[in-house]
Amino acid sequence: MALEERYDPRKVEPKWQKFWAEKNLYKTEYDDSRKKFYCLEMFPYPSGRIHMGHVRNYAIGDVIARYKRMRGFNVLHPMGWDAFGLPAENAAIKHGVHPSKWTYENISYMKGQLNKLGLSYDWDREVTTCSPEYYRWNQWFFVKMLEKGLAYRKSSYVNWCPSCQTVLANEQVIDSKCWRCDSIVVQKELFQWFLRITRYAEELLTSCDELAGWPEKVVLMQKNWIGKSFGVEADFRIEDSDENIKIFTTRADTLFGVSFVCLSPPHPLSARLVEDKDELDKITAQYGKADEKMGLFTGRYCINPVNGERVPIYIANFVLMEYGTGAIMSVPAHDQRDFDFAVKYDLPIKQVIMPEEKIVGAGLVPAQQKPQGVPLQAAYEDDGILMDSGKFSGFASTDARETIAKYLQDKGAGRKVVNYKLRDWGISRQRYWGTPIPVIYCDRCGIVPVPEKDLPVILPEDVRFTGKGGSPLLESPSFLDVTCAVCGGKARRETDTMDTFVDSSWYFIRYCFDGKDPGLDSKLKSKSPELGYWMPVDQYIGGVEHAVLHLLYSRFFTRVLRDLGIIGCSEPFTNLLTQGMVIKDGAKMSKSKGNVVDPDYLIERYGSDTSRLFSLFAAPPEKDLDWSDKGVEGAYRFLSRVWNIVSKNLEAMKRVVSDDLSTGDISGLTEEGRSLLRKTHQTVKKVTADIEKEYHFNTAISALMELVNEMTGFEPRDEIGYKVLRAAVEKTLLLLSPFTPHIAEELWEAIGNEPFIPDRGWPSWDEGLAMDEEIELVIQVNGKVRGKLMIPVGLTDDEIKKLALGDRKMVEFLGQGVIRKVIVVKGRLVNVVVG
RNA sequence: GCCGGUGUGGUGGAACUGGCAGACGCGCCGGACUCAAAAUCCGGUUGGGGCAACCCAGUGAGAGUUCGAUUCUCUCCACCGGCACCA
Repeated sequence: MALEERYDPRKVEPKWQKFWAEKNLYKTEYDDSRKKFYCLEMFPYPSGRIHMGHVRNYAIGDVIARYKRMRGFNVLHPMGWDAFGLPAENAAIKHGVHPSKWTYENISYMKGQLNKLGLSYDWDREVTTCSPEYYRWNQWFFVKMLEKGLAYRKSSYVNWCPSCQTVLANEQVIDSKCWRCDSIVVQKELFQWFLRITRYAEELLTSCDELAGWPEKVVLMQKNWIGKSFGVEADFRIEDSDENIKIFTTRADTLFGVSFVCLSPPHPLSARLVEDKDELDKITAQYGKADEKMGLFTGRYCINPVNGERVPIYIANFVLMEYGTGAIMSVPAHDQRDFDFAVKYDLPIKQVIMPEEKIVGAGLVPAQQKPQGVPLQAAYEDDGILMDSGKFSGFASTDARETIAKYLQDKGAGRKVVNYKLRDWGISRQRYWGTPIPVIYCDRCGIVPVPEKDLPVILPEDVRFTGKGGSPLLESPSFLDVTCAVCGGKARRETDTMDTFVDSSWYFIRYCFDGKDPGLDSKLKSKSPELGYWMPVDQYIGGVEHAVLHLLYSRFFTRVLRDLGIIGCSEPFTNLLTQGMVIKDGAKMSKSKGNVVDPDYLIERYGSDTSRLFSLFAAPPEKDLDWSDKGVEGAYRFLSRVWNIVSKNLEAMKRVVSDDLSTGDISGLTEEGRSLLRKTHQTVKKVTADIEKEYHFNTAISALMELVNEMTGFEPRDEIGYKVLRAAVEKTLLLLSPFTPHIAEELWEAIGNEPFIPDRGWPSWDEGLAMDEEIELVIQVNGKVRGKLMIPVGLTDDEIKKLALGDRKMVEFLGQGVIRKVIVVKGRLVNVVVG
């Protein structure tokens, strides 16, 4: 086969893409006699076109998938579309295109882009979350969760994005702003569907420790998000009443310093205790606003259970209803927030903890001899020694927390409790383009789940997108009016749709089935061999922005499906790689910054092999990648050099085979030949190690560049010389193939091999051939390099020592003093300590 | 504020378990080819000193441990990320 003289990816790449697609070479079959490897990249939202972040993400995943395949694994490497979401609906409002049309057109275009990148997906498993075949399972899981009490409806204050006209989950509010559109989020009271993720809070937290293959940073973020804290629930009896205010505190040791109690505005007692409803409304309007602390005195008092003190009850805008009991005790001396509040409303500040240093410095000071007359300038929030705390004075904070908790418990006025920051996951969205929540409301029967036989509840097509007046589903009678599944009477359908994070919480499970499998229906409802085989995902790759959101929801969903008896594992992702952002000119690529690089342009100009190679070479995957147009040219230059070596030596190489080189007979080789052969084996070893060790592709590629540099300078003079060259070229192409599959395939074929490299297996190296014949010994005197010496490998420490001390240059240095010590590091250096 | 991370040439980044700092790429400088340029190829490239062999300094700053520290410990500085009335 002839080879073009110049490397032209525009001719090479389409040829191989066509070859792979026509033979469906990346199709994966379930085969439990083989070792499996499930390699998954986060699927994209079909926004219209892919961006460089996708190129990087998918290039990383493709290298891993191809590498594992060459290592003999049965690799599952699927792709799909996170296809529900607001942009489609906004496009409908703005341009009058139906969200479905807009979405499917985008998918079609983006699929073409992914294929142009030469990614090794099994498209038969493609998942599109907006198709009824997919979202019917969201609905089925929802109904199951309803049965198990894991889905429920309640009225609560929720995060409302005025621009998106919908609620947001806590995880979707970033800095008080909407994660999608950056609008300021407000609090609004609404009836909402929730998934009881808190039921799994403890398990999600403790099994964090099993996530050994995740970046520690992400595990830590999950732990912090779940936010477990130990504390005490204490009862403050309301004066002239039988009722108690239950407060939650982690600082039972400060109970004697309580000077007031605060209720959250939505707390049920707030409305009962406050007489002036206008004032209560005012403070309720300020609920959740971070800027200023505001309070309202109820005129009522309650009794501190530890000392019987009478303390005023306030309503305070900063007290959260959703955490703890919705009521707090306020200790201004030891909590800065309470301190600020006390100063503002002129409430007493009573110090009950003193810093430990005072006591250490002056011996044990009785609590009565407290420091006098120095008012606190700020709250003292650290632990210390209790003072003015009755019989607990003199206790250390840590001990006092235990002892006081026990005291309250014995009195029946409190108990030890555990609290989590994690809240239940609100999934209702007041938008059209999402999974309909499969529930109907009947005047007689109340909330009725849609029976399984009526699933899926399909999104109606006959809707209008005006952008006003809430969800278009509210205006669709064909959707809205139903008969009750229980009594047959008139009923109304739920018009809220599900958060799209529901879709992505289990898509990795759906991939485990061949898209055309007719038995799918029963397989998703009970334990199937496919799920047992493929799950969990061995390697998951995506952006760190989902550290809590998607990754936490997926961990939750996997457990729910486990408890439904569908899946055997609890953790969905064994190993997680969070890739860095793509940066250009010091900022994340974005339209507004005008620093975007268009993948289409890049592929057209340099080819996808070059695009992939650069994004893998410029930085290790977990770090941010600094885009450089010059760097891309460098990658292209490198591939051209590989091409040129092959095209220059094509005919001579085709006449030889390289097989017998590894048997050890290298006596006929020149010095250069031996060197190249050694470098070849060293490179196979190095590239393998770099991929295995945390997927450091950048150093793997640099090793390949070194090998190619040596090949460029090598001039074979005889048959055995060409054998060496051919061996070097073949190994290079095999090693290169996960990174740049098209050019590898083209050159592989050109030198006379059968195409489809992935089936050839990963190359091996010969430890003997990889070994250096001699090494450079570094000679140090007192830790400074003073000389270098070439020595043969395999010498003993004593021999090395003798050689080093006998070196001509050493003699001068050693004249200066007495040798105190000689340290020999095998194969590296000798350090002579002279004093 | 709390938690976590990072800091290495002009630049992106290398450096196994504490053992030659700066691999590889980019840029720059010099050379070859060319009427010339582009492309390509070859050589050089941490800073300072020296004709040179070499010498000195050097991984954000300062200390410490060690024969030896980019790597381990402590303090500080700068930047980045997460959380933030979570009681």
